[in-house]
Amino acid sequence: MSVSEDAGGRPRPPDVYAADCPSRLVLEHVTSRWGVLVLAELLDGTHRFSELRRAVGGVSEKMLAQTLQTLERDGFVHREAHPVIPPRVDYSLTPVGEEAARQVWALARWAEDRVPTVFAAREAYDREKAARPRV
Amino acid sequence: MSVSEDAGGRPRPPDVYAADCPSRLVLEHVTSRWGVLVLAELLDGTHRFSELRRAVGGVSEKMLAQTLQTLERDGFVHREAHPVIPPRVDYSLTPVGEEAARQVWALARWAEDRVPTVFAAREAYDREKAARPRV
DNA sequence: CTGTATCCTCGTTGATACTG
DNA sequence: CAGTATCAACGAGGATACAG
Repeated sequence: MSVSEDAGGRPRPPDVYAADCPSRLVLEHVTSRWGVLVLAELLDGTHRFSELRRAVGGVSEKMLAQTLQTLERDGFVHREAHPVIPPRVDYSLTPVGEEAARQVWALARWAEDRVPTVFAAREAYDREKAARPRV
Repeated sequence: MSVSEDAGGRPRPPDVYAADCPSRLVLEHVTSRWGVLVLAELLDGTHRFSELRRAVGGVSEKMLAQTLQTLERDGFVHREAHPVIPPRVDYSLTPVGEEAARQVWALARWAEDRVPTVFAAREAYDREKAARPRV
């Protein structure tokens, strides 16, 4: 059965594929481009918005804010806004967030260990393809 | 230091952010939308193209082929084409691929366990936001 | 400082049609 | 059966400007 249609054959929005795999709805946030890096950084302790911006190189304000809001909504990140001027907002991991951070960090570590292997595989594959383009 | 520029200040292509985090180059394939599902399915044993197409609901031929090629190139999946008519191609996990599959599967399981918690957090967040739109 | 709003580009995806 | 080619649409993401 296709995910693109329900029993009645009506089309579904593309992103509802995840309905068949609820874990993806959680995973896609913690494994997102900036989610991983933010979680990893917060594993180190509480950080301000601008600290995270610097620590996570290359992230735009928009994407950092969006990522933090998503993680906060999911209950992974705790946001504490201090009513001072200039504004100061501290971000930290919740218990569940720390769990998430450790999980993705472990996966990242595993991936990092396999980087040489994977890159070697890619080169071998590309070499093979170049040698016999049509087989 | 921003990832968007190198030491000389020249702009870099957007996706080169990953250069600072090589593990992402591996992660983005195994944690991709269809990559997770394909790996999970192959954890079950060897499958043909059309079997995978059915098993992984909602995937288009194009994306399945693309996903399999990527995973093969990375050395996670072994592709065996039988020279028969009609064509028959078997896909299976390599040892490294099985490692990858187990890793992401473990993460998926963890995520699945947390789904109720996360969804509750989202509802609470949304309720809070609806109650005080501007604070 | 900590965001929000807008515009705009670019990549990814899906549908469709076609080939070996 | 197992893909490849092409096209169109969509959405994520970045740049910029501005607000609280």
